[in-house]
Amino acid sequence: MSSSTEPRRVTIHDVARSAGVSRQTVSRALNDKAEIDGSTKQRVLDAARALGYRPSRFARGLVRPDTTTIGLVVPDLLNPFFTEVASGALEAARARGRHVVVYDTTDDPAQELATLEVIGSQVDAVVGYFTRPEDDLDRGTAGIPVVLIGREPRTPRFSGIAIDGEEGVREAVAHLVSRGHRRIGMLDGQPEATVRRQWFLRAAAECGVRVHPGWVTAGAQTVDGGGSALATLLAAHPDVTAVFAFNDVMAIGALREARRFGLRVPADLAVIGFDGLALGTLVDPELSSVAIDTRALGALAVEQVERLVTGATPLPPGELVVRAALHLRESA
Amino acid sequence: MSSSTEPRRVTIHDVARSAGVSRQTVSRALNDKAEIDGSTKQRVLDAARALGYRPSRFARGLVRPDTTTIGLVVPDLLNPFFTEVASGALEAARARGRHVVVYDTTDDPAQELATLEVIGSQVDAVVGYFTRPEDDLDRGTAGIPVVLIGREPRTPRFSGIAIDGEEGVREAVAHLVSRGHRRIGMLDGQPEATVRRQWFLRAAAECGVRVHPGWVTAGAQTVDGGGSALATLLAAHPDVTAVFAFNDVMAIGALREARRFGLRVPADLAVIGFDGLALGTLVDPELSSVAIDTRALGALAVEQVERLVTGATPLPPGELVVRAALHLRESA
DNA sequence: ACGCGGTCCGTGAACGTTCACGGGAACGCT
DNA sequence: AGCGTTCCCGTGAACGTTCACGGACCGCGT
Repeated sequence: MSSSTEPRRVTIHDVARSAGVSRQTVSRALNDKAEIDGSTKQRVLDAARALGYRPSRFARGLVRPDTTTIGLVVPDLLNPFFTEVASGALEAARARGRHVVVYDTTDDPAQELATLEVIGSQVDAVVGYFTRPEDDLDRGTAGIPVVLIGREPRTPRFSGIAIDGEEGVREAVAHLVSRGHRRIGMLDGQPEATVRRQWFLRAAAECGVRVHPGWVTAGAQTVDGGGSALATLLAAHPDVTAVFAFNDVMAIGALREARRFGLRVPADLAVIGFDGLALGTLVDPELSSVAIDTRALGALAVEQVERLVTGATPLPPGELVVRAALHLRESA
Repeated sequence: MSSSTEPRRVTIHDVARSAGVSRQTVSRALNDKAEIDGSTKQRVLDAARALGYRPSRFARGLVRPDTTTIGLVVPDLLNPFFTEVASGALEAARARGRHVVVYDTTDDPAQELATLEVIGSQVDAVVGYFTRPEDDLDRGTAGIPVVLIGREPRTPRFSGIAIDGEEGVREAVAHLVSRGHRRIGMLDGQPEATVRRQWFLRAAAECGVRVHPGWVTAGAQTVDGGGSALATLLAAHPDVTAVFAFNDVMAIGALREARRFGLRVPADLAVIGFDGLALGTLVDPELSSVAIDTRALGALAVEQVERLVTGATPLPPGELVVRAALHLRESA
């Protein structure tokens, strides 16, 4: 059922022979270069089409190494946060004429290494959201620029885009306090990302409200995780009147769980998320959130990796940060 | 501020010289081949690391053309439908060891051609959701396999994965009728995709309910589009008790609009969408939908393009279809 | 001493394209 | 006629890697 002989690739030579010219002339015709007669150009083009000729990207890339392709690694493309980041990255890459190969590690840290292993020899730079320590990442990425999303690098070999939510979280807590909330809980993400919790606790302290240790519960960074985190929180401390969630996805889970509890949002329970996803405007009530510009996050990462790969002066650490701000909607 | 001299690439030759061996030995060491002494292998590896050597994917691909990369083109990655399709495609591609470069045409048909132009020389096959006629697409994709998502091809040059929602829509309408609905409208998408409308009208006819022409309105295939489509529908025909939407995104917009109208779903207005997105479980009430397996859709497209590119026998038309089925939740 | 198998390593060649260079033909001018 | 210019086209070389082949060396047996 399969072909009898290996269907050898049709090369520029074949086109040249078929058109009765030399390789170079074929190359000129296909690349719209000068120094070629109109009629012969047409003849070459016809021959190429007739033979189904397609230039080898490898041979071309070998002699003229201009096309840069960057690898984008996300834990889960179905998670709207990463979708938005990826979208921003794609747009920025397209604007620079770069190609982007996307890899989804399915939330599995082991996959991060496997992906880097595969990716390593196929791209010129890597942009990604990784959970593994830098030592591990160091292995796969042999000498190519790496930009870590949402994470400040420790090694000079890596670059990173940081997310600074401190001020935004402060706004959020201050807003809750101004609305009379005194017992404010937090739904942290697992594995517990201490930094956002610290922002929250610090903001609460500055606003003069105490946070009982039991008011902070943790759950998986999913819709269901947010729901169950709220459930355990309310089970132990029903008197909590507001919660700040690790991210919008968890906050939406909390919204759903509150509905099942018969709580009205924001009347009975105020909810504020983190990330500012577009998704937050689709739920009822619309989600208030400490918002970051997710697409700018992706674009910034591409901008930096572009500089690293071209040898331009990289962005200073001060510019490698995305700041969050409170977006007030209905849920708080 | 820039370096004085062009930082010529470090090649396998440099490593060989540095380690005091030949290219071939370096190649052996790096590719874990046999016929090499353990100590020299280590020496080569050290030299390679010290020089920051990275094999050229172009040179490698030239001599051993095994790595296939496929291009995935979607109109808008932020649209959850395409996110899910892309996710399925990515997973299927990874399972086959293929790389995927992703392009977002920002809902602009003109971008489709521009993208194909760019993509053409960089990938070995294309999977994508295109709106342009096949003649236009024919130009950019010079001889490489193309699989159209959600669309049946007319030319033998192209392949496609069809979405068959006829039976699912019939289930949906039958369900609405069984619940006593007699005045059922539809929110069609723009540009008006007549096929889904036909499924709807045919199903209504089979169920013995008449559909007034004015009960079908159209709107942009967005959340807002769905909302305004419902608004115009209700303004003209307030007595409609149920609507079938072109897709889930529009249905969610309808849900939101209904809330603004003070209508209770499903008590005052039943809503059924199309696609069966995961997003539908996050809204309140949860969206009933004529669901298709979006990830399977993406995976199937990759499966087919894989066969085309390897020369295996392609899937028969009967297998190149994804069927829809009604997923009942709260909104109807 | 000779052959022989095994282990390790190096040398051309090839992959398919573009770049730098050179050369022929046609044309116009002095 | 001679010369310079312009326009077209072809020939080596190079990009960096892997494959096929061959050769050197060592140890062992006869």
